[in-house]
Amino acid sequence: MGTTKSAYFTDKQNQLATLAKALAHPARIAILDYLLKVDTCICGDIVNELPLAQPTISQHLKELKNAGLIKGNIDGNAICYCINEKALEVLQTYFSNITNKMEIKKSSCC
Amino acid sequence: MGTTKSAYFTDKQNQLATLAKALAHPARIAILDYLLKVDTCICGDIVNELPLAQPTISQHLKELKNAGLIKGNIDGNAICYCINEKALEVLQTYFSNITNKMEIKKSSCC
DNA sequence: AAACTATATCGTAATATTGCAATATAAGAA
DNA sequence: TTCTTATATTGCAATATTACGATATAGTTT
Repeated sequence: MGTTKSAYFTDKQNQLATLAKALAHPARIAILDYLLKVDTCICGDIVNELPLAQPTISQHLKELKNAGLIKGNIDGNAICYCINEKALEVLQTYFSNITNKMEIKKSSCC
Repeated sequence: MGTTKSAYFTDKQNQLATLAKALAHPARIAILDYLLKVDTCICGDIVNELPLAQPTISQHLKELKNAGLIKGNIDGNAICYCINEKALEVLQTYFSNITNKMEIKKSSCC
């Protein structure tokens, strides 16, 4: 008990849930927002951008990276993070498909 | 400790994180998928569609409803659930904006 | 009314997440 | 080499999530 029963669902459903889970925290949304705002990869100052302790941010970055939402390259002393387009395209496609379908059927009740 | 520090982030960041959290479980993705597949609102047979116990599904439906992703109307004995387009448009817009921005800047490193 | 059906709530065990102090690692600068 | 800077890891306390049996609620049928 307590564990998500991933085996009961499709790969696609698990993939989307994993990506959503990685975004299910405002600090991780804020990290994505920041990576988008600055116009290049960020080597260093993410910790100064957020009101959380360094180990906490490191942990959030790890989760984003594990989910494939960001990539990190070592650059000497620092680490250079940037957004992984491919993961975001998966999400964009999923939600576009849904809103398209909704548009077509024009909700028949509720 | 242990609690998300929502007050440190913007309303928009918290809103997106809340929506993402509601989708951060394959059962809830499966529920959305099912509501999309059948071409109308569903009054009744969600429990039979998923390999989880009835109280568990009821709980997942509640979370989707609290997040505003689905709407539920009482229909006699049953409850009629359907997708709330507005919440999904918020997500669709967010991810479309991101992929558009990524397209324009064409990642300068990583 | 009594039986049945559909859904929600309660209570609880197992597990996961969040946040951070302390500490470790590793590269660059002095 | 020693100092500094940047990031990761460990360990732990607080809290949240997941799953479900038991039970409650409420409408429908007989």
